[in-house]
Amino acid sequence: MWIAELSRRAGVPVATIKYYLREGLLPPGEAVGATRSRYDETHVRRLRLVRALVEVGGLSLSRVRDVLAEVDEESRELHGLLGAAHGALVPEPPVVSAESKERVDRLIKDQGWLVYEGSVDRALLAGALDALVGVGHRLDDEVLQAYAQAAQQVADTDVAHLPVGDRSRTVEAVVVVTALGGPVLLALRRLAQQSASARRYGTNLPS
Amino acid sequence: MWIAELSRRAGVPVATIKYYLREGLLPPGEAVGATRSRYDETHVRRLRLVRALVEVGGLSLSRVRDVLAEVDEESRELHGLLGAAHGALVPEPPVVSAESKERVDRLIKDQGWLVYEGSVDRALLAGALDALVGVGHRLDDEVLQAYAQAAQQVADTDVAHLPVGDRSRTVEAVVVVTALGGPVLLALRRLAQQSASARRYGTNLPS
DNA sequence: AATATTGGAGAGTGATACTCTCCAAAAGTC
DNA sequence: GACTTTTGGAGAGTATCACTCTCCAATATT
Repeated sequence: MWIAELSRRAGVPVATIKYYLREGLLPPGEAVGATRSRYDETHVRRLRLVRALVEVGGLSLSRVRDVLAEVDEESRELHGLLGAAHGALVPEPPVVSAESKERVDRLIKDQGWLVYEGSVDRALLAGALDALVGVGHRLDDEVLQAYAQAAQQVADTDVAHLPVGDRSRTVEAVVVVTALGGPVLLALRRLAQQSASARRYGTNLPS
Repeated sequence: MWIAELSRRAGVPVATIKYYLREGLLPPGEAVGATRSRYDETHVRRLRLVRALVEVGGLSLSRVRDVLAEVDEESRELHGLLGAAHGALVPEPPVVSAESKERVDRLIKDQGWLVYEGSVDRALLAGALDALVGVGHRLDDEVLQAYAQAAQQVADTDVAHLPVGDRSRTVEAVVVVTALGGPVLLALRRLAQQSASARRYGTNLPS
């Protein structure tokens, strides 16, 4: 298919596709003469993935580029794949307090989790806990543990449903489920909060 | 305290404080003469809240402005407060498919949740589910229900630990816990995913 | 022959979030 | 009381991001 059809199929303007090609977010089509290239289904898929990561997952284009590089990396084994994909998905870790760092280490130990010592998520979690303390709303251990247990249930389900076999399918699934499953989980949490609040304090329904 | 001390206490440059004052993200200090205003602890708190919502919560300044308006709204009762705070926190809802909309409605019904029909989170959730389908990774019902149950555990804990009494403290807590608790939950989920993957496919630890 | 589309590259745009410069008034310092 | 510093206020400038537009010559299509 030509670029115009790719544009229609993926719902992305031609100018934007050209921009993504320039930025290396979409591999070039098969060149057919000097001013013509042919695109295929993989381009449609890739384009939809980029748009979903940006619009729903809230990733920046440079984060998306890192993530795609991870998806396209052929030589990665299942072992360590998830950490690498996460590394591409998340932002730079902040500087954190020793207290929060220890609290995170203790939580991971208490939960019996097997986590690489240098995982950026340790720092990201500690940074978020620091921010909570900074605004005077420290999460107490009881709450934090409830979060950890809920997180583990979700994560176990995620990992259990990961497709195995085709390596690149697996990385893509990791990326998609982590990046787009996040908004799903947070929306569900807000809905459940509204419900819990309605039960406790009134119907919450418009009069 | 003068603006310089406020800047030191909150860790925000004077130029940025002036910008926030102009943009209405920070209430003006008490004017003392034509070129002098006095600031207090409430300004330090507010500034830290703004920075935390932006840096950790990932909110835009205009979203932060809406959230603060909600925090400062005196005339809101506990009933409906949470929905209003959520409305200020989340982005514009997308256009969604009928399938996903029905799926969300069914899930809410099955969970026995009490949610206002017009909650933006219904549309946001449906939009995220549509995005998953669009990239070929539909979440099956089993997974979605596991997410919903985990979300409910977290939400119940959240609501149970909300401070009651001072109304404005309560809204602030809703905002802080929702906006900053999100990153906490997502970081925990990634850590738990890493752990689950390590157990299943290898140690995931560096050799 | 006339019209339309393409790849490629560069320039332009609009939003966001600051950051810098300037000013005159006031406050603190010696 | 002269001098330096700080302040509030407003405007202009800057950096980044994610496009979007314009132009071109080479092809395709009609």
